[in-house]
Amino acid sequence: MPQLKGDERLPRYQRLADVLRQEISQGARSPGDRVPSENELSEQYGLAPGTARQAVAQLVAEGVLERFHGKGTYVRKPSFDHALLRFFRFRGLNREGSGPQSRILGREIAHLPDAAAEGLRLEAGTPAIHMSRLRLFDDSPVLVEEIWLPLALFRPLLELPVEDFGPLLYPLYEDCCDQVIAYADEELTAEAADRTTAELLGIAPGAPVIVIERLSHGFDDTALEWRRSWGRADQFHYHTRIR
Amino acid sequence: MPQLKGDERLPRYQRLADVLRQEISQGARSPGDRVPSENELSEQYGLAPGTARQAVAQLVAEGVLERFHGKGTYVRKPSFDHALLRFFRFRGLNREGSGPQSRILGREIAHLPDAAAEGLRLEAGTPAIHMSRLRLFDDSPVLVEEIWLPLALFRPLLELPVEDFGPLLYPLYEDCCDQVIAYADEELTAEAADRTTAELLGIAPGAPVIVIERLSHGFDDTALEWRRSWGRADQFHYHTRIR
DNA sequence: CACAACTGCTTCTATAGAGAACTATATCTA
DNA sequence: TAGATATAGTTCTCTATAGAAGCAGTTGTG
Repeated sequence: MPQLKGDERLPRYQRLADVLRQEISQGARSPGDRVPSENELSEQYGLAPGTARQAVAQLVAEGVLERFHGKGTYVRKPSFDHALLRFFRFRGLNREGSGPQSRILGREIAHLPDAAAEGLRLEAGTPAIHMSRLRLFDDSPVLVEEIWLPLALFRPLLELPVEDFGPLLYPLYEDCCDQVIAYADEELTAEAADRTTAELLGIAPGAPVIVIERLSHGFDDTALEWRRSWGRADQFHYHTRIR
Repeated sequence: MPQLKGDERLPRYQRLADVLRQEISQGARSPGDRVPSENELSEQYGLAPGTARQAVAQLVAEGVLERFHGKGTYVRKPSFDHALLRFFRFRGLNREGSGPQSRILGREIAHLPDAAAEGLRLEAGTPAIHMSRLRLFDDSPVLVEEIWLPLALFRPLLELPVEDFGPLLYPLYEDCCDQVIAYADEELTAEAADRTTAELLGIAPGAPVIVIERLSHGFDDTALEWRRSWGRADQFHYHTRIR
């Protein structure tokens, strides 16, 4: 019978949650996998079913697991590359255009700028993978992105032809570099568009643009990707509920 | 012994949560009040303690109640008028300036514009209370606000001299009109400042400003206040975590 | 072959009770 | 009076158990 590791002063449901979270972060369980049922967990770790249930409940609340009544509990697929585009409203939801697209404008090894280095917790100036990307919706440009990745973790990405990248990067990270994004912190601001950004987005220089800085993490909280995106403010809307 | 109302097919903990939520929305319990202990609730309604606990847990998750270990459970005070200012960073956190301030620029009865009417679920053009407000931090202007309130609910507000308003409106709503804000939905965008806004905020016309539309609700989901705020983009930052 | 019934699994709801941990107040002691 | 101690009430953790409700695949039936 596996033992609960970790600080013994912590409650048991907490420690079981920690075990599961760590298993996920280390790749022993991947997004989409089924986790053992509550009964199995309680037996394996010698706990009451209610205690195992509480552990699962916590991870569900954190967004790590997902429950399905009568079916089972699964490691949640964080599919939030699509979440960014959710912030933007588009002229029509009709099927006329070509939908979301992505165009890689550049990819090279470069020295980390300060902001990215701070986020990734690396030394400024360290060589890293740098990509520029333009994202479009129905053939009209919506977002300009600057992306920075630690060289040590993402070197295989350099071998791939950029034509094969497809519209989403995170599945690519997973397939080619074994790096799974679990969550991300975003910071929003607005500023006036500089000339090159304005040109790429098809707006007037000085027009307001939304700036989104995103730092993406793995399940074990490692910082994996830093990016800064500029989007047309007139198509941007962001919703929150506060209490 | 009070009976659980509502649909009998619903789980008991759900129905107890509904009862408590309704009591709060109808003013029978106010923010800051203590709710009966889990044991008292379970006895009063003839439930097992665990079931009562689950009902409380749900309301805590919703942000309606707040638990304190060893002390009790309380109706949460939604103190998020301060939350807006949290989005803005200021040049220094030093104690030199005069902190957050508020200046009412105007208050009158006017006809509801379309956007506000839609939010408040009233007919456009209906007479309503309209206020303009400037919010400052350390004597420098940060936010310009247009506020719309249903006349039927907030008429007493017209009697009060605007000098007595103080920096926060929501406590005022509660004191003078018996209207408690439970939660609010916010929608963020950016645009270029028009001349009057720029003047009030002390920035150049055309400079980017953050636009926040907020619709505030009572505990029973009634729309109580609609406001649109313009803030200096260079002092704005907004943080979220996505999964 | 089509459809219903059954079976085994899962999560969900609910009960009952015990002791730990924490808070606040009252009481006792030096 | 000041500080330690006891006490009551609260939430928190955990155990043990039972049946309901939902899902999916298997089996039986017409």
